[in-house]
Amino acid sequence: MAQAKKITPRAHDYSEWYNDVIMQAELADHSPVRGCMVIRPHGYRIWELMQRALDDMFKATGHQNAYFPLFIPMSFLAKEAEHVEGFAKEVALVTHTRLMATGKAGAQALMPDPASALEEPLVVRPTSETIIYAMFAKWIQSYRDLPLLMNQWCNIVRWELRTRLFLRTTEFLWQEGHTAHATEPEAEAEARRMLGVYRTFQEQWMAMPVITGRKTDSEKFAGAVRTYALEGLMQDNKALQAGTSHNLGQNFAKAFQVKYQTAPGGLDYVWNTSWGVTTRMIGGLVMTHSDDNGLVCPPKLAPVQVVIVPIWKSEEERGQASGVGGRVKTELEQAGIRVELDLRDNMKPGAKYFEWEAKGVPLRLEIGPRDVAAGQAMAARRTGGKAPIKLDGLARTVAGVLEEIQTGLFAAARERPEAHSVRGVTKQQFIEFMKGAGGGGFAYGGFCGSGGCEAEIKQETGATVRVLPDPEFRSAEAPTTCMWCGKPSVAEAVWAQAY
RNA sequence: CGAGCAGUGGCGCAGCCGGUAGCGCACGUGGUUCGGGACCACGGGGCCGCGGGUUCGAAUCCCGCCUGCUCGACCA
Repeated sequence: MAQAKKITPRAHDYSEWYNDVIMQAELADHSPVRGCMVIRPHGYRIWELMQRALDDMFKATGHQNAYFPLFIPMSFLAKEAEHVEGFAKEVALVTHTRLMATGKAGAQALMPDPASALEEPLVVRPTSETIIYAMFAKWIQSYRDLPLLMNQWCNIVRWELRTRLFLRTTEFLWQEGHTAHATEPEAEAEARRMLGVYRTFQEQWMAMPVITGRKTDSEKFAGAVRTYALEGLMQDNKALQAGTSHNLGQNFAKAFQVKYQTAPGGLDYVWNTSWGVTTRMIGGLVMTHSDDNGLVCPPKLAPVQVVIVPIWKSEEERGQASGVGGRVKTELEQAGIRVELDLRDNMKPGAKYFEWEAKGVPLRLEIGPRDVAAGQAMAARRTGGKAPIKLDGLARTVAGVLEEIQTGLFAAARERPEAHSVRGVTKQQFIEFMKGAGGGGFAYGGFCGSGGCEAEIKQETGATVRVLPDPEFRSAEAPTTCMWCGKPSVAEAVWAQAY
């Protein structure tokens, strides 16, 4: 009785389940370097599909890609006071340029050559504001050069102490947009616009519902005037920040002397924005849709959208099923669908089903003798349900099914945050909600705006303000008092325990 | 970065009162199978996480380190 390694059920241990899903789906693996993962082909393909969709959206909104260096002079980081403070504790440094042999064995065999010490260490970028705005200062002369809309796809290093695959790793991949504008309102509009782009992507491609809003001062990006964010609610009722967009004001423009000549002839600092999403989204994808059988991947981001499994007993049947499978594959491929035909003869069909399910393939087509005879294929959805479909017009039918699965996943995912949100909470309800058996979720309530309340709430319940929600997410009745201290409320807030 | 647990063929584990490594799955070959994780036979595969030490002899005992997991302080 062959039994492949099981995935730990979600109900038993959520984080073990999360790791199992990633390993079984072959999305990523641990590397020998602490806190650094290897993104395996199946996981990297998801990232490529994410990149393509987002990149098209960035281009459509007028942004251009460029590439800036991995190394940043240490002194650059020091130029914006809040920014340094935010990142100083987690940067990797390059201090030497040569190694020398010591004559010892093992890890001690080599050491940095003291003679090669850099006069000024280089920081491995934790984010690129500093080096990018240093360049913007060279390129921007007049208001005619604005707005300058740029983006780069790259890797980032932040020396994290506690890591999780995709959710928090020392090195990760992301995209960082950086723009410069002539006026504050334009920068604000850009920061908001890109937040909207992210929301569209996360809802329509990832089928992941998010709430958007502004971060409190204690949660905002170091160096930003305002930070906006998107927050999703995972299956364990913890929130995941899935993207951020910052209005940087003139903070970096002043630090890096990014000035432009105005139309009337004056001189002014530019207004900047920056915004990013990371490979963390893959973790969000896993924790939004997947189940105890493994990954569930929305069709638009599935590396393999359809797997064809031929079924046979005799050699003759094998030839027929494989033949039909091959033709189906070609037909689907011509329709732009990502297909795999599983011809392996050392596995029984059932074993193949389990494997492809673990990898998140949305639709499986089984083609056996009965189907060949009937001119059909059995279509099994990853999300449940199995029914025959005619081979005539198959590509169109399959495309329709994939679309249904995509919208079905989003609809199902939307129920979760709705079912696990409470509005207009009192302090007692809040504590019960966060620490009780229900497992928490999004708690909406009045907030006085004080960092003291935030700190106390975090201390007592582990919850933090995820966002001060945008109008479309706010409660019908605006709260009047802080749910924690009872003082007048300055804004409704959404609290949750977060990743 | 602190506390606890763990690391043995690809995966999951046993062996740990010292005597030179074993099981299940996976893998290879042959055959029978194939509509939800096949079976039989034969076979290949292990610096026992790394480095030191104790000992005639270390997977096993001692010390240091590395990596992972869980929990705390910090963060996309």
